[in-house]
Amino acid sequence: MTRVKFDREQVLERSTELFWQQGFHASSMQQVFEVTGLKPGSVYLAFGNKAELFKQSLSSYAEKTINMIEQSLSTTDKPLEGICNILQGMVDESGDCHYRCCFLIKSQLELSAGDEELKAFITQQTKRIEALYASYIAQEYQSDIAQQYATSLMLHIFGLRVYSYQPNSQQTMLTGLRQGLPWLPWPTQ
Amino acid sequence: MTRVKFDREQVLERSTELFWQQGFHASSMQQVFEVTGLKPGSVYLAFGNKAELFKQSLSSYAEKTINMIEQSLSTTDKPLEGICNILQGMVDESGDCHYRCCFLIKSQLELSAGDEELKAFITQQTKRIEALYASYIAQEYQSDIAQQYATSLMLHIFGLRVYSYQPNSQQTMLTGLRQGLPWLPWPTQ
DNA sequence: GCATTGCTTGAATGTTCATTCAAGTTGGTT
DNA sequence: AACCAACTTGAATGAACATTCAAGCAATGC
Repeated sequence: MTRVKFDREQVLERSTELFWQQGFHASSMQQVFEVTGLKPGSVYLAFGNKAELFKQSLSSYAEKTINMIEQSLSTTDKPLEGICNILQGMVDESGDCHYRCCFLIKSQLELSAGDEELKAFITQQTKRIEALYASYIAQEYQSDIAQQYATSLMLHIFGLRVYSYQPNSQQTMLTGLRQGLPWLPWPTQ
Repeated sequence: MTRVKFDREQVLERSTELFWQQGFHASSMQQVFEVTGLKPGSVYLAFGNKAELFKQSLSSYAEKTINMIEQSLSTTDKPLEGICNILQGMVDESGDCHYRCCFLIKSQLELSAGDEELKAFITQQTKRIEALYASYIAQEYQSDIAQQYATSLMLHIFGLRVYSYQPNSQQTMLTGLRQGLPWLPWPTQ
């Protein structure tokens, strides 16, 4: 047996970067071989084909994203402030000239005309995220109100991810977020 | 001279449909020939190449979209109710099993890693739309408040376009819109 | 020390892609 | 009637694409 196997995590990370940046259809397997350093046969043996590799990249991204939210909100006794921080972080990202939006959202829009299974997988992940936010909001508000707030929050997050393509819009977006999410404990001024 | 020329408007309409549904990279020129009924040479003579045809499709879509908003809001003396109607229309669209999002948004996300000119063109169109909304909101609110409301409205529209991929979410989204845009004259109950 | 197993290798496959262009057609002009 | 200009036609081009597979190699089991 050849014991020298590649690091699956790292390969998925690099494929994710590629697919996230360029999208599924604009990324070629040639590019996958380049960024991962693997040869065709290895990739196909390990991941099946392009679509499968994409799905696993997306799945790995979703897991990481959910873990990060969980991490941010569980380590504080003021979860609503944690949400403000997460939103502020997203606003900051939009200043990056290599702004990438969110891999789940990009994939949802790019591939929704095709693969039903993938489509369902993505909506499932965003539902998980909404439920996660709802559970933390429910620490401060009554449960049915918390659910409404969580939906409103998701609308703002999705909106933010798209609005971020406008250059130099951070301040504008922050004002918009305060406007639409007045129930969050925004820093004064 | 061959007087029998194709209808440029119709060709753009059909290419728009194709690109809108499948995206730029997932659409082939072969498919363009099929949906338009034109032969390769005609398309290339009339539109240059795939990227140019795409840009013209997008441009034609943007113009139509802006005209529709203008049409909706200029023909009433209650522009804020017109905005509610437009939002309601977008929510209704999400019930369609062939939901297509918005061509501008899809293209922004798909092509953001590439063509800078196209990217700038799209942000320019969304800015035009925001300004259009702002001008009508300014009929009811003070101008700087109107601008803030317009930004908040755009965040909700973008969010809505993405959230719509969740099946059967119309009621949830409507509640979210009322929540985040309380300054609009929503129908009672 | 030899066979086997599990993975890597990279050239080869056949398809699909965007694009071109020489030849054809048609209506207007003279 | 002859010509020309404007447009159409569709086969041809070569590049890029995803994927395959026979051959190679290294570590383990015997």
